[in-house]
Amino acid sequence: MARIRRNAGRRKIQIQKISKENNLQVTFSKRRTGIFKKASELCTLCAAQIAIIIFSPGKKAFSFGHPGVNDLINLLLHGAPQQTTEEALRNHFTEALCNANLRNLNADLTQSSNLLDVLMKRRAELNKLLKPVLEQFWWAGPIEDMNKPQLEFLMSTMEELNRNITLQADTLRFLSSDPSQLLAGSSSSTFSHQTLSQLLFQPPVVPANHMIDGNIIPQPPASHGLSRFGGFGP
Amino acid sequence: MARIRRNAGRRKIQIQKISKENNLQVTFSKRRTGIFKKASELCTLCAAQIAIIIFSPGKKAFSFGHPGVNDLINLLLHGAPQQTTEEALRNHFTEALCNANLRNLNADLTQSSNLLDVLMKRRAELNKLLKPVLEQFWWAGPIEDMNKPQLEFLMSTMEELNRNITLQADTLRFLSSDPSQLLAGSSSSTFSHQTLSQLLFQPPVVPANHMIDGNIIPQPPASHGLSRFGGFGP
DNA sequence: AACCCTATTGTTAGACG
DNA sequence: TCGTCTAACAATAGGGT
Repeated sequence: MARIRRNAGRRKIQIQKISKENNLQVTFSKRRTGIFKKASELCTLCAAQIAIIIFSPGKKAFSFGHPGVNDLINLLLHGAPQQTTEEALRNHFTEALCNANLRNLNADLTQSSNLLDVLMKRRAELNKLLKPVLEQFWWAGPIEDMNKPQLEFLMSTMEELNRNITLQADTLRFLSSDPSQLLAGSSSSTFSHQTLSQLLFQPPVVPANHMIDGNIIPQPPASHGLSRFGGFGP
Repeated sequence: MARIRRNAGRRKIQIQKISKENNLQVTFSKRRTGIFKKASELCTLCAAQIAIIIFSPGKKAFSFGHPGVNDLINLLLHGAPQQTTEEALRNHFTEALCNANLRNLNADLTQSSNLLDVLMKRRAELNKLLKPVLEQFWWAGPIEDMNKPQLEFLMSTMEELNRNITLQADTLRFLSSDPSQLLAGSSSSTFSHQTLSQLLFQPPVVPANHMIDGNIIPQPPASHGLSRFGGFGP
């Protein structure tokens, strides 16, 4: 099975707009992934907070948020960190979550064909997942007290949350004509731009002090990691 | 002068929070620069639009915007590109400007000790620079008709504009007590958070259709490239 | 603190499936 | 459109200046 490979390997390119459309798309995807990975590493290595928004030439948006674009904008506007105990706890979460490998979220999302259907199913699954997790772990104590399986379970749940948020954003972009079915359980019923912004940049699935299965749930951590709002091209 | 060097060279590190504070700062600075360079390359290679905000652990902010964070947020909120002829022209500018080497802006800024003094001087210089440029080139025709020296002159002017904007932002953060001296020539005289946001994310030096040296100036291109809002550490 | 230096690790362009 | 492969290119950790 001697596979003789005579690939030329990587070749130097000039930093100019890539002419071949196909090649451009491949490079865009690869380098976008690379930047997000670098950002994730910088988050972990230096405890930095990073928000990235990338628009493809086809005006499709990709974002990287840690610990959430909204928090960063607030920080920029108000300057002060004003960390409450609650926020410190949330930062603990996001720091731990930053280590998770989030690069496969886009691939997972791409496979979802019926967005609304998937969204509703995931909402139900997520509510079931979140309830015991939040009740058992959220206010139980510092993260350091968790053992490895607990932490891994929490991390996967948070990835699910993030995926769900992204699906909501995706769905909103495609189904703005009938938003009522997307907001079941949410306190908001209008669709101003402000509302859309909140849905894009905050975790709308579990609003602060809102009801899930009849129980009051404390505020979840901010969304983080990779989010995909759309695909490449027009 | 045979210098025998036995450096160990790069060594593998784990993606965990760096414990040594000094090492963390160096790595933060290096990798932040690396991310901004990657973003700049992606802008040029694929005609992408990228906004990045990075907060150091000391809550100091660094941003990369192309063609401007505000435009990106608007695009996210409204979805449609809605390119007017004017905006298309502006995009031509930003695309050309993306090729400029912007990585030295932070270093240049660091050397400015008296921010307010530098700001006022640069304002005066910039107004002199902008007037002939805008009158001669801005509405004269497409960018392609410019020759190389003209384009280079325009690019350096735009870098000056961007530098000036950043200085305004820096100064505002330090001198919020007496904002009047910073807003000479601006139509705004109050300092709500909204105003601060506009100053941070829009080019406030030359407001649209505002007066410069007695002449009405058309809307300038959006800010772009690297902006530095503060240094590392608390 | 900001740059050099260099061995080494990490990223990716092009080809292929 | 995606993942994989590979050689070449690029970023960078640790050290020095």
